[in-house]
Amino acid sequence: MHESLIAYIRRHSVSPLTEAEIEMIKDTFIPKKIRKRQYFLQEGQVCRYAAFLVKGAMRQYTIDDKGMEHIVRLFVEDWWPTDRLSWMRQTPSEYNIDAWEDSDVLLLSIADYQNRLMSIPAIAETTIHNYERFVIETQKRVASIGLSADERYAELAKMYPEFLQRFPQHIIASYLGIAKETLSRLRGSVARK
Amino acid sequence: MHESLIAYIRRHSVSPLTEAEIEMIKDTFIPKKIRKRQYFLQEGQVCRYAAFLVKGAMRQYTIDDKGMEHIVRLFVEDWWPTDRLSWMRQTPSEYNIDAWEDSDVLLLSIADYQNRLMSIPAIAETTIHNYERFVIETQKRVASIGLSADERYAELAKMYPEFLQRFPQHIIASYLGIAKETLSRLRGSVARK
DNA sequence: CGCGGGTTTGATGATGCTCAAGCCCGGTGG
DNA sequence: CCACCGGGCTTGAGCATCATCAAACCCGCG
Repeated sequence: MHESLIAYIRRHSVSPLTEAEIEMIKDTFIPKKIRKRQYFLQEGQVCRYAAFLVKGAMRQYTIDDKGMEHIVRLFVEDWWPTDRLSWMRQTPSEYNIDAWEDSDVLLLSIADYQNRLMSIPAIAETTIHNYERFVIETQKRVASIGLSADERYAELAKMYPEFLQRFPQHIIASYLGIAKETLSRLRGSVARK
Repeated sequence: MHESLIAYIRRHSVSPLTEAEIEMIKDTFIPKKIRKRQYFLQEGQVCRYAAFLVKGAMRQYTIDDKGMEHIVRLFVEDWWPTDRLSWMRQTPSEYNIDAWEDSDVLLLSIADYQNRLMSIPAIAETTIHNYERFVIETQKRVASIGLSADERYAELAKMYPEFLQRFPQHIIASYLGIAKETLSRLRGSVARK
């Protein structure tokens, strides 16, 4: 379970991990299973833990006054399903996060991060990498505002093709901010070429 | 010139600044004037400096194949007009940043940040605050994808009313991802109530 | 077999874009 | 002092895109 986290850290840092550090990491991250449709975080709650997604697929979204879900982010293996703001400040979140597939995650509290892990060089480097990844993702997303439906779909297919495999179309549509019927037609016309 | 930066740091940190630290900060940030319409960063360039905006107004945008500008972010006093990714990694940027009003900025290279400032507690805390602010801004923005034009405008008017004062409507429209005529009509109908 | 979740297809209409014209206002130069 | 210009804002008409609503279909599963 922790192996894939260790591998992830190794991939995204240059400082080597000592045995003691690996033990520390294994002791600190708490394994947990989240079943399909089960909440990891609900609007109004504080995001007590950052999660590393070992296996599964999850989604972050808001619900509007008409009860419609608006997907904000999607997560598969090696992503961090977390409301970063709520986690860092321990303030109530505006978002819901739940599992779309049965998922295995590793949990990390902000206190444990700061007191036990932050000082490990490889962890600090990985944190920076996570931050950069978040910036890339959201900047791209913001830049896509004002593009047409098909352009946004093409963007997503290029950047995160794995999402198209793992999530049903109505979720992808919500992520893109278009109606599921529009996405269906759009895919039809793309396939026709 | 540096006073407003010092004040900004004080406002967003808890650790006090020593005299020596203040001197260090003043020595490190390089003042620069940027005239209206002048580029601070162009697509393809590396963002060598992070900028603290002391006075003025700036914008970050992409240009599509039809030559249209798509505003990604806007900046006024106390914001940091910077392509964070390009700055952190020293890789070519995909964005343009230029001044919309004549502006005064304070420049900071990543090397100076890491070697001279990062270890100052108040600076480290301010960095975290900047990061949180960025997360708030972009998450809100992403969540607004899929809202209608008037809802997006209302969001912006609530979150950053100062932008509406400082930038002309066609820029606000581009920021929102709608046509300037649509924004004009929308404002008309809002005012009518 | 029937059910539920997901996808497709079609018809209709709203939303918002494009193009074009006119207006307002401040600045510049004759 | 006035004419003109440019940038920004408004307004209108026509049209494209996309949302909505509704029905049918598909398929895995109890």
